[in-house]
Amino acid sequence: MAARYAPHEVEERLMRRWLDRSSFHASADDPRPPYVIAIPPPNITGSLHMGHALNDTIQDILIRYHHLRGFNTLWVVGTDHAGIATQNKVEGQLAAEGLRKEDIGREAFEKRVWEWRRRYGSTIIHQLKSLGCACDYESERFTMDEAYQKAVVRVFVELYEKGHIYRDVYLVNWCVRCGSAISDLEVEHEDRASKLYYVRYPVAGSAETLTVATTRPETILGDTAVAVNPKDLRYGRFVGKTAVVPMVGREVPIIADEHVDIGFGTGALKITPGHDPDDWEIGLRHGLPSVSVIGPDGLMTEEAGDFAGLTAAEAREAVIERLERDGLFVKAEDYNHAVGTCYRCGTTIEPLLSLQWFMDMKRLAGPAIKAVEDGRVRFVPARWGEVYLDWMRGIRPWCISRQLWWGHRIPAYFCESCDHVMVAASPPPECEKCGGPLRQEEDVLDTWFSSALWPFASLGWPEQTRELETFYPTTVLSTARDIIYLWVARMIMMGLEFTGKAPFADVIIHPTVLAADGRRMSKSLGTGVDPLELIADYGADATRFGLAYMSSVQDVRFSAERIEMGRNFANKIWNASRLVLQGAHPQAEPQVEPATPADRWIFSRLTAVAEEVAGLYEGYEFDDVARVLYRFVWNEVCDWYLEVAKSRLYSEDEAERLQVSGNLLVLLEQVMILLHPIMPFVTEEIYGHLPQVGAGRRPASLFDATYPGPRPEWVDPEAEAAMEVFIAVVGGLRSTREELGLARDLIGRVRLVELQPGAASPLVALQRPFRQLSGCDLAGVVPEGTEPAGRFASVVSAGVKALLDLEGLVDVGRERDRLVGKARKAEAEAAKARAKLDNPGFLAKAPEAVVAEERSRLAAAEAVLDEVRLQYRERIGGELPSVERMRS
RNA sequence: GGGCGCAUAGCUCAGUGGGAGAGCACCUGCCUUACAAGCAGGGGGUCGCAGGUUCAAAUCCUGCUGUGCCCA
Repeated sequence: MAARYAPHEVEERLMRRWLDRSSFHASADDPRPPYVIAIPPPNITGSLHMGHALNDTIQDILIRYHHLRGFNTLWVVGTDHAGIATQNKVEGQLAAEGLRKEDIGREAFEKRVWEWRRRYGSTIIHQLKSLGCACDYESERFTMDEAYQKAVVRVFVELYEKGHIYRDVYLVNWCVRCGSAISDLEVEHEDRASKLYYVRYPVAGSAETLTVATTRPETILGDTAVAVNPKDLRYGRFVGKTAVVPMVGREVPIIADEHVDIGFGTGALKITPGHDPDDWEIGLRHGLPSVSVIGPDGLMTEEAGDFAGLTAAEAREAVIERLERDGLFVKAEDYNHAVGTCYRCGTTIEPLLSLQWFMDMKRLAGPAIKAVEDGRVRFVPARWGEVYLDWMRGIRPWCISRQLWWGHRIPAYFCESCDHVMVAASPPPECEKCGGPLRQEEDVLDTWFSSALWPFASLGWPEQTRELETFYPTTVLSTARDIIYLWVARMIMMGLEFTGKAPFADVIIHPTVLAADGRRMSKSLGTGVDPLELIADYGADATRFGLAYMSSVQDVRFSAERIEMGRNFANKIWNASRLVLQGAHPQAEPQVEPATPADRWIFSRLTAVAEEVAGLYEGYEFDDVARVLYRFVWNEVCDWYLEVAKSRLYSEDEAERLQVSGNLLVLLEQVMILLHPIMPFVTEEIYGHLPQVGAGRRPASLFDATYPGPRPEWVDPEAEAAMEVFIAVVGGLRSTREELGLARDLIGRVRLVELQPGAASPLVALQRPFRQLSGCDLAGVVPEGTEPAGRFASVVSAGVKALLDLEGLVDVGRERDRLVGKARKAEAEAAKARAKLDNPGFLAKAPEAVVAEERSRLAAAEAVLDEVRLQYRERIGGELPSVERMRS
């Protein structure tokens, strides 16, 4: 074994072995209780980014932990077909060949997409392997699989028949570049610097004008009303009259509507139901007509008269120019406002009237709201449940049709002769009304429509498969917060509607890993960090450990130091195992045979830690899992147990070597199990070196090991207390030696004073390690009151005082500094405690235990002070300077 | 405009009513046969500001400032 852990060769080899052995494949016939996670299916055009890395680390930790706990674990893996994104990729390929998709036709285009999918579509799934993810790769699913398509069609037809899906003309978010409608959730709003234009509208039959303010003067051409607030006294007299729309001369009503913000602009609003969502609502309330002056191609329509054929941006310039000429333009002010953009391509969204398929979410939302309210579905952290509920309670219809060629084609058929619409799972031969020929709807469904079925469709629904029976509903969903509406909410609705069960019990919303600037990682700003590079630089275990350590409930800035910490930890684990594996007696039996307080202590701590960590998993507190294990392994196992064990491990006495070796082999195995969910590779590799594994007395893979259960016989509070004394005394002696500047190779002499009978016995039992770790010989134990005379430095711990003989070793100046420093600390401590104890309110109201603690604190500090004063008098001469004098 | 978070050591973060912690960075000394990706010792914080509740506040409440995100 090399002195440094080298992750890369190990990771590749072990992942290959796990896959070769089908370690991660779950059987529906396994009788153990199921534990199931459906991965949020990544987009086939994507590659692993930091959000995935964190989310997949969390899921893998849960899967591996529960596998160790004896569950039949299944991690369903796969991808979604990402309609727009994938279509964009292939259109890009075509463009490179000088072609448009229309040139090759729909069928050929679909073929090209499938070809693309075969070549690139599983990139991200392969990347999961480099992170160590224990997914069931043998059952990889894709939202365009044949079986999955059937599920989608089935759902569509059923929802249509129930009246939840309908077709209507509505104002939708139109992306001109994608040439498709998108849903409200796919629109991102960004603040942009713009102008607010003030324009005069003549009032018909009078010399007066009304001035309105607008950010989009080009839509004036589509105005069908002017609105004011009914409470606005300035304009009351105009309501009921008509205004003349500039340029087009259309006479439109002046209406009163509560929605109008009196403080915005002039308080008078132009109403363009065909191009603004708020105006659309107002238009519905007042029965206004809608005029579309911008078309799906982003160009002005015939309705725009002189401006037809211009782009919207060109039209804006031209309109302003024209208004100025007509004397109707008042002014333009700087103004910032939010502009909707397409979340896939960033193009400004054009609200357009369009005939689309919609899903009415209200009725589906009811049960999904209830499921969260009554706790059948639990969000972690809980506040995300409120976010979910807020959105669900105000849910709006979902535009589910997309004008794309890649996706689930809507199973609706239009009669060419009578316009009858039929929706059916398989194409009907002819119109059921008139027998005329049918034409299938060209549009496809929003990708998220199919993703919403993932937890059950990925298990074979609507077929009642063994998998569905065994593994549904799933256990946990882990995801990012920006997916709550797009996906989590819709999955809960669909799951309840089609299976009668919520698709999962717990929803973990993990934190966002932010860039160093405290904002979201951004490709365009170049602030992203590539997890694959981290894995290359530090190893997968280090990356996972770092991410787990960062994954608290709050967002966290990425810091490479965390990953480095993971790398150092992996190396520490590696080297601790080298000590054990190289130092263990070849004939040692892996069994716990406590011979010293240290042995009893470490196994007592091991059970406590195993239990504590199990509790932390219950609450999904992965950062604390990482923290607790790190501290246990590094600061207890390595710093103390292994150091103490060395004296026996390197002993001449074979029985001692056998005894401690047996303990070490068990301890190492158990520690590997505890660490495995977070750091699967290094632990699996070390596990493979254990003699008990080599001998075939354990499962061949650590993945199949058993998490440590309760071991009451190992629980030993006395041994824990004893080691605390050992650690405190050895630590105190080390500090003292440094403070006094004692040479490293100088062996000190320590006498122990027992303040309680028997308190020194652990130190005596561990006198060889005591000597090695403190650099001091134990030179006897005496009862309290029989302290020897002489120059000593004292270290006090529970029940024991250690006296380090200073005779002839130390100069007076150093000793004085040390005593003064010690006194200062003790004095501050005593003062703090005294202040509390002098407070009558504290004595009267604080719990007894707290008061008692404070009293003993004061007593301990005063004891130290007394001793320091005495030593000062004896060795330095005179009285210890008072605290005030010490400060100077 | 509405809502949700966050503010603790130089940096990144734990800590949610009883004496301020970790990793990194820093200082001192060590290549001590598991590990220099390490070992031993050490310094460093009026816990954003101002009020309030309490015997006791980093922790609970109110306001303010700064900052990030979501919704409209």
